[in-house]
Amino acid sequence: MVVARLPQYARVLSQLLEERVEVVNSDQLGERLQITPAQIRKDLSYFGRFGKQGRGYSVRRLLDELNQILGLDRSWNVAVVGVGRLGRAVLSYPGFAPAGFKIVAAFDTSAALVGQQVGNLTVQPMEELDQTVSQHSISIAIVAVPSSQTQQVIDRLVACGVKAIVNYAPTTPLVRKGIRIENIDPVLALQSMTYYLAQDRLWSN
Amino acid sequence: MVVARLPQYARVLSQLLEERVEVVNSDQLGERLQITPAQIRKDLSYFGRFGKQGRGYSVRRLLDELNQILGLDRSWNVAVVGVGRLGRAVLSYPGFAPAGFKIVAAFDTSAALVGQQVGNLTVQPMEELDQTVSQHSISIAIVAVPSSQTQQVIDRLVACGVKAIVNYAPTTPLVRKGIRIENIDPVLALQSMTYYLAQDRLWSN
DNA sequence: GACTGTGAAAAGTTTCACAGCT
DNA sequence: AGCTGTGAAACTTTTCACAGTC
Repeated sequence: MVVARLPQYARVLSQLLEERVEVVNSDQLGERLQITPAQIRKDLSYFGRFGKQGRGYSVRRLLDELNQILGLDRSWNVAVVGVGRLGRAVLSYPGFAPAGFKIVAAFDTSAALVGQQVGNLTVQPMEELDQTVSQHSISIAIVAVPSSQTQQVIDRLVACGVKAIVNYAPTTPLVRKGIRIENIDPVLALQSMTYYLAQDRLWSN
Repeated sequence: MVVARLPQYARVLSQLLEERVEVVNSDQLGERLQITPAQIRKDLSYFGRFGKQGRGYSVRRLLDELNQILGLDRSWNVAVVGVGRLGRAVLSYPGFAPAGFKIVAAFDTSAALVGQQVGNLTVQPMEELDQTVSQHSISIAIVAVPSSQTQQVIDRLVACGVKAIVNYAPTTPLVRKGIRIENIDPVLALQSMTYYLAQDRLWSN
């Protein structure tokens, strides 16, 4: 079972809920997400039997179940480290809060930035990391610092007890087992696509 | 063979080249990328025999080969559609140009933004899309428009001959076979991680 | 001696196809 | 009749382990 698909299901179900749709079947979900219905049924059956044969799935019920499975039935405090161009874009991205991710602290190493107000947060020095992480029970951090600093910043975060990290630098940091890390790099995404563009490889999907 | 790993190899090799390292073996590459050496050898062997038994891989040679395989031995013109907060962040991201991705045009539907100068580009109206795409041989676009507009914008791009799209909206657009699309959604990334954080699932890596 | 390249085995993922419930 | 849930089959990806080359 591939975890990355579950949040997609949850997202579509949220949309359906807003559209006042009460019941959905695996064909309809599959069409919206470009995933085969069999795949969807298999994924869901891994966690339980949420559907009704002959009918489909209750949108509300399935969404609740998925939110519970994904740990989205609560809100998560998040710290952002690095308040440069990218960090600011992250801080001002309006998509996190509605999904239950509250950015409660922003850090930077640069003395010039510390103390500055960014949105409704004051940029804190790295020295305050440990304290703030404890205080707000932060287990997720978003790192948007230059590649050269990424590894040390992440080591610092892990030492403070952060368990999951989204890294925006074009580098692959090393973390000990048990720490989740997701690297988001638009250049890598583009470079995978040029593979298909390069030499008549478009037919392959 | 998983294409997404190849750009990672290319990236590390570029770094090694800068570090004046001339030869590298699969163990060393694997350590940097947290990928097993066997995996790396298997991936590379899919395209040819680039290594020397008993020695390893010539950094320069392997990088050249990978760049060729990935279509990175040339530069690509890219259009950005959507010049809101996110689009501006994309336009000002300094990582694209050095990787050979030149952003040569910016579009927006909003009349208020059209004509504005953003960086060294003038925001163009969607009407000019077809012409500009042809003129600059654009086959890659980055889409940063609201979810509600994403599908129609992408349909428009595909109609103009764009073959690869990076989408930043939290939605799954439908594209016909043969069109490459990558969705970048930090919220989905976070939501996959909370799955592991949620109920003592940290042991699983 | 040290490493690659690669068949073969193992593990993981997706699809098929249908029994069985509503 | 219309759908889910699920074993079994098919396919894909990863790991193993070692022959072969430098």
